[in-house]
Amino acid sequence: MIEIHLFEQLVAFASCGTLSAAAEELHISQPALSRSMQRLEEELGVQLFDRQKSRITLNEIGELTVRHARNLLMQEASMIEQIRELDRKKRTIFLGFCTPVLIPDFVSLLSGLYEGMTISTEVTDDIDLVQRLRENKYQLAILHDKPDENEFFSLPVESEHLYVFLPPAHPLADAVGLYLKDLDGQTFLLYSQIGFWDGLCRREMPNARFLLQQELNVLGELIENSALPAFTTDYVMKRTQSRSDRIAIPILDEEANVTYYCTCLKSEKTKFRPVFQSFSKNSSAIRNEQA
Amino acid sequence: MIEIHLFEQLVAFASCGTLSAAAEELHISQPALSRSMQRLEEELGVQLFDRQKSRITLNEIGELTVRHARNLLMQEASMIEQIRELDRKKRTIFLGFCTPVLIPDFVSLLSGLYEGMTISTEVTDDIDLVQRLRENKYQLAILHDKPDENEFFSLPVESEHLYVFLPPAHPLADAVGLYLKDLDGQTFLLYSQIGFWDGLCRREMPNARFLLQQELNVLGELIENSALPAFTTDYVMKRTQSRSDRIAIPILDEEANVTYYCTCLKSEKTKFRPVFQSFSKNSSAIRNEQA
DNA sequence: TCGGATTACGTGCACCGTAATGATC
DNA sequence: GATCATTACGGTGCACGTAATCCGA
Repeated sequence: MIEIHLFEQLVAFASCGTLSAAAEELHISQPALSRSMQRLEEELGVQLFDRQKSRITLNEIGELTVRHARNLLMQEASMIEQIRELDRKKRTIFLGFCTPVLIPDFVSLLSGLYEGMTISTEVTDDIDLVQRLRENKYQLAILHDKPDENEFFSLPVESEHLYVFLPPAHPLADAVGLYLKDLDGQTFLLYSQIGFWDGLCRREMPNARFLLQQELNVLGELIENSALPAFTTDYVMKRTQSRSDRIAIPILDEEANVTYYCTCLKSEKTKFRPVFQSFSKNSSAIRNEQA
Repeated sequence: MIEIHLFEQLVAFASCGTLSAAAEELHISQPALSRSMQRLEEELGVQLFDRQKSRITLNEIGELTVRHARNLLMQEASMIEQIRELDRKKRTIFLGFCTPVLIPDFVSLLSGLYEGMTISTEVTDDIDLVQRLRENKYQLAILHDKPDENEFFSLPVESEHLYVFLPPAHPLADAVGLYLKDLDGQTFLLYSQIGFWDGLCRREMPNARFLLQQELNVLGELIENSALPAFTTDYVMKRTQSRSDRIAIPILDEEANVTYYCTCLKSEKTKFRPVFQSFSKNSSAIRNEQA
């Protein structure tokens, strides 16, 4: 076996043309490189260079060896890359969400349960989520529904209800409950990453205008400093303290009630038992549904 | 870059199952191997092993790494093999002969002219010889004829004449010359590697029997110790002293006269100039033909 | 108690860099 | 004189082996 650094040095020489230049590139002394090349020839048992007194050049076999060496070095680099990549994958739990709202809670939950693991999250629609669960690109996904397929294990973990968030001066501010159609035609502040709620709002309020906001804190500022109606949910309100004096009025449409299902491949169920357990402990309603 | 001996040691461990066994196989101490594996993990930045107190085993990534490593080691070994093989080829002159008789003289000639080169010889028929010259599997070939193709350079280098080698008591022993057909029906000793002469003999003496001999010295013994007629040539007689009292009678058939042509690709002509020159110096007859 | 892995420790040598030499332009 | 390769030489880091330790069957 010939150590790979000798081939590396050979390739450096081939690229640079002289031992001196290559030695500099390799951050070693010229004599060291000279000896390395002598050793490489010795270990191969083959002449790689034509040596004039003050000049050294690759001969035909040397050129061939350089081509082979370049190939070998690429091979090794790619191999190391693949190994590290697999390792990274093994140390990461990939999560898919149908809504961004749940991400923080899930990340902190999983970080606690699987110490040292990286938690990677993405938001996309249910169809993609199911597909990528199947391909094992996600280990867990948070869906709107239990998927039909038998290959998945699913557990309801959270529910969320939609509210309209009105300033006290708004004409509807004293309503006990509202249907979305009652709000049609108005202009709303809306979080752009709200996910599936977005579709519901546009369907039930075809004449409303939505001022989409990319940044949550910008949205918060606008809610505080404008009279524009906005939307929120019980889940969001429970976890954020609003500094505004707005009034939250529940939406009465049936679709304004959502249950989220944490889902994984059945084959991975045991691996994520701690996750599911943490939810069945916290909610008796969910425990009932599980049974 | 990770040195290849670390991968080699990893593979040895994978084959042996324990560090101790692998260390023995590698002829290093157990602690040395233990440290090497720690270092491999460190350089990869990846855990390869599950470590119990008194037991170490490959984990999933370790197994993957072993597969990759085996592959890399094969790659390197094959690469080194190819380099050495090309080197060997570059240090060898491959010669093809239509007759084995000329081999010793050519080998000694070329050994003298190209010091350090290995001379490799084969005997086959003219068609193969020309084909392999073209493929550069032979650098030189000794043919019966100048090949027609323009891609070759050819020079007549030797001529050979066939004789029948009779014991003094043979009825035809006092002939001045003989045609092969005069000898038909008799039984002959014949050197099995005689090449093209063989075909001539069988064609002109369809009723003769030939006792083929593989070994030249066995043939010599039989010639000395039997009354069976045999064949020889002037070329052979010039170079061997026969201890027998046999009489050599020239064969008068036209095909019993052969001229040999030393042939190479035109592109290689300069490389073999010394060979061709040595023949044009030695033989004025050939010099005439060359002109 | 033995076999296996890791840690501790001292040592040798392999490889490095500096310096000197030789050679070419 | 400048550049480049090789040889000479002295120093050092590092990888090795031995020994000790720990652990489990």
